[in-house]
Amino acid sequence: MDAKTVRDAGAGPRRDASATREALLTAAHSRFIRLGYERTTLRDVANEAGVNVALVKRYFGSKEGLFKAALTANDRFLDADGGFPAGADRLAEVLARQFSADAWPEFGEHPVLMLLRDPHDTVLAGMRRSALEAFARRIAESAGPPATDTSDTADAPDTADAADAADAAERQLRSQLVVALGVGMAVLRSAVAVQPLSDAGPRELAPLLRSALRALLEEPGDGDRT
Amino acid sequence: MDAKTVRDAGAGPRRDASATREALLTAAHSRFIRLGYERTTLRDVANEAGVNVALVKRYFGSKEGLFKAALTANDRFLDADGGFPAGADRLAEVLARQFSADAWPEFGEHPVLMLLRDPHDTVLAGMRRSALEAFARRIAESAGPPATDTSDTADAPDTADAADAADAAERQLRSQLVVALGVGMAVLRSAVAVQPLSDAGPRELAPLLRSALRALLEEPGDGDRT
Amino acid sequence: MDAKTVRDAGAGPRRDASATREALLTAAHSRFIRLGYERTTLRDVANEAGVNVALVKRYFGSKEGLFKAALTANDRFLDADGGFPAGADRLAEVLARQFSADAWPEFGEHPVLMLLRDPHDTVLAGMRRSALEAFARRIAESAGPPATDTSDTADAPDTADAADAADAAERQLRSQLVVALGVGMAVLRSAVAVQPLSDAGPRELAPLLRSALRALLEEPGDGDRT
Amino acid sequence: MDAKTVRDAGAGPRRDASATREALLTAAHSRFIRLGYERTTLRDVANEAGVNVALVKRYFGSKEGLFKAALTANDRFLDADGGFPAGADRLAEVLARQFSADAWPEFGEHPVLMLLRDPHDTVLAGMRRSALEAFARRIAESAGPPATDTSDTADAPDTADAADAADAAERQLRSQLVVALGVGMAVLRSAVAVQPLSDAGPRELAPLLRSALRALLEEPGDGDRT
DNA sequence: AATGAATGAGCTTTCATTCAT
DNA sequence: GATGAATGAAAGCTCATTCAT
Repeated sequence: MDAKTVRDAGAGPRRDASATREALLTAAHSRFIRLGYERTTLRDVANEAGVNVALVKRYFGSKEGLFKAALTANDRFLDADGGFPAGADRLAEVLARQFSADAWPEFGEHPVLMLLRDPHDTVLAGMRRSALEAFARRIAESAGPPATDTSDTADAPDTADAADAADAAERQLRSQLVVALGVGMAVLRSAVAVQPLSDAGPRELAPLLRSALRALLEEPGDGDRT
Repeated sequence: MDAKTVRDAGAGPRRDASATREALLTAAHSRFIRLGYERTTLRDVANEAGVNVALVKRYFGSKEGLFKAALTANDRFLDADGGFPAGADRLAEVLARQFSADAWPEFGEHPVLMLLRDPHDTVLAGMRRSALEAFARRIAESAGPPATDTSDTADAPDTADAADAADAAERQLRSQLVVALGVGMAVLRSAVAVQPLSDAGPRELAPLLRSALRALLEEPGDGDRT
Repeated sequence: MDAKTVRDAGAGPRRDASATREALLTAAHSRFIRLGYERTTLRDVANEAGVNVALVKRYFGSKEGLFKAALTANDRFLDADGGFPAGADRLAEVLARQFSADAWPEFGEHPVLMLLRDPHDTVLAGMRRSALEAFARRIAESAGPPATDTSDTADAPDTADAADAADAAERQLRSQLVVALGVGMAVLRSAVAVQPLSDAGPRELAPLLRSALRALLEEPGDGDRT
Repeated sequence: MDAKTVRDAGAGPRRDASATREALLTAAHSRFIRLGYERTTLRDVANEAGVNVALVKRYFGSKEGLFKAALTANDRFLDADGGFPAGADRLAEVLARQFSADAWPEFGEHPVLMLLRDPHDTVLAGMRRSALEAFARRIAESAGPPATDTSDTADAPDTADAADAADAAERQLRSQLVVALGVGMAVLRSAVAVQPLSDAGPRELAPLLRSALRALLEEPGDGDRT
């Protein structure tokens, strides 16, 4: 009902295709993030958007089409953040802000949750995976190369390629762990308010994330200290 | 049908209430973890258990009752791990093992995922939250007190209580971030195989997790290096 | 899209009411014959005609109105055949041609099928019945009076009227059986290609139809030979 | 509502699986014959059977499954007629009876109409075609070989095969025309009561059908008398 | 203790139709 | 005269649940 306000707000024409489309998309996005695919019903989405259910077909073809559109729109949010800054520390601050209590009030939750919702459709699963991998890749890039244990890599010239590949894989793994940390935070906040994490703001989170990201992205993988 | 075999195995009575109950619970647990709440149908659970659907009502009252029972059973798995070892390093190894590629073959996924599965019920939300918070608390305990920057806390004797409280909260926060990391890993592996994370084994994960856990649990939250 | 071409062909006005009407009617006719009432959607008809769906209402009021119009147009095809020739033999040839494999390529099927398409409406039922009865009547007329067993009818002068009526009824019945044969052929060819009937051409059909029509239209109803 | 009477009639148990199945099948059969596939709704079928819609799924899987079951049941009616008698004359009588006014009161229409209802499913189309072809084949068999123009076939010994094949094809064609006549009669009576055909009884129909069937099945295809 | 029969509510999807430009 | 936006009703199907044996 609040969303109905959205569409009727302003003096815009009552029959505005793109406004309607947008209203549906927004409502769907929010519900998909919060409720997941199954629990999101088209009727509710349409109601929230203040329009008729049949328009979902008109504009998105089907529920799955709607989901894909919402997923694409979601990527924009993840990307639109202006790119991640270089260095673990500044990255940590960005993440601390993004994942802290009051971020993303328009969705109710961090958009990364959109990427965790029900596949069972191969295409969707692919979209999701690549979005997450891309997310990780951008983190890896902005982090710069981790300080690798140089003594290890200097074995032989002709194994340089293999070493490089292993190196790249490790960097990917590291950045994916960072993503995992973010996803986990989002989930824990969403999976009903684990305290004090849920209410933590950037101030509390930033120092901890800074440590963690330095460790994950910059520290050489330590040898067996056991 | 193999599940039916399970129940019929041995010379036990055909009508064994607790065996039936258990069969249902096991089947439900596995499906809830893998498919989530909505995609799990009672008929499939009953089939896998080799019994009639109506027995779900008899033993668990409803689908939600079955879910709650499965959730409780799940806690046993999380607890049964024999308690976490002390120290970030050993903890890291345990986590690396628990969250690596071939762990938990009997469920298909890490049981922590069970805590993220849907039903929008207030009671459940509470169960979920406390399970996760308890999980974090146990990590906090096994980690021991982080090395706090003592110069900071030594402001005044009468603020000792407040300082202690803040300290406890920070420790909770730290351990919850560790949980977040674990949950995120589980989700990323489950939410369609992000590579290379999905296939990573304890060997690759352990060193990275060790760094991260040290940072999260033992390092003092650093000051603003910016 | 090719249908659109049809409508846009020539230098005629873009907004030509009767052209639009005709385009809709043609598209509808073809689809109704081939797909029946239910499977024909107005959107498809409009698309094939290259115009907007709403125009169906403008010109025909409703789907049923469109169907009625198509039914009327259809009668023209049935009539336009220039009247049936006199005599069972020539009639048989006409029918053989009309109902053989490649006739009516523009519709895909014999227009008589149009008379069997659904809508459960009383008015339509009437239209349909009278069209079919008229069709039969024309056959009856062109066939001429069957050779009735004269000795039978000559019982008494005052029963002449009754006899005539009975006679007329029998002639109707006979011609309706001829129509039934035609309808049946159309249906069997349309109701998924019964072979060899579906592929039979006038050459194979004509002799058989000739025999049948002679029997139905000209032979005296034989007495009980049992 | 009358059908509800059917299921509740007698002292049989209220929960009788096969009775329910049968009730659904009967209701469906009747509606499919009269209304066709599209106009038959599962809700109406279930209502007429006095049971819940979901049972259609339980017993027949889907609407199409229900249709196929009805089609199969229908074949039994077509076959159960005890086989067609030999000879055009007796066959004519059987057909006259089967296709006359009051036959098949339990369905409202001749079961052959079941074979004309909406395909668009390849499997169904096949079932239908083979049922119709089988129907025709049985007529052909019971009719015996038509009197073929012997002078025509005696051309050469080695063309005997080809001649036989042509002969068989012609016999099929002839019997299919008989089926066409029957189908046409059913359709004309169903397509809203063409008079006097609709009200005709076996008495009026038999003599005419006898002539027609003799002509179609026994007479040699005459040469060109034009 | 266990089963199969039966129900009702809800979902997505499809269409004919109507409204406003 | 013509269009695209929007609606409402109904269909097939699925599922948790309840009833009667």
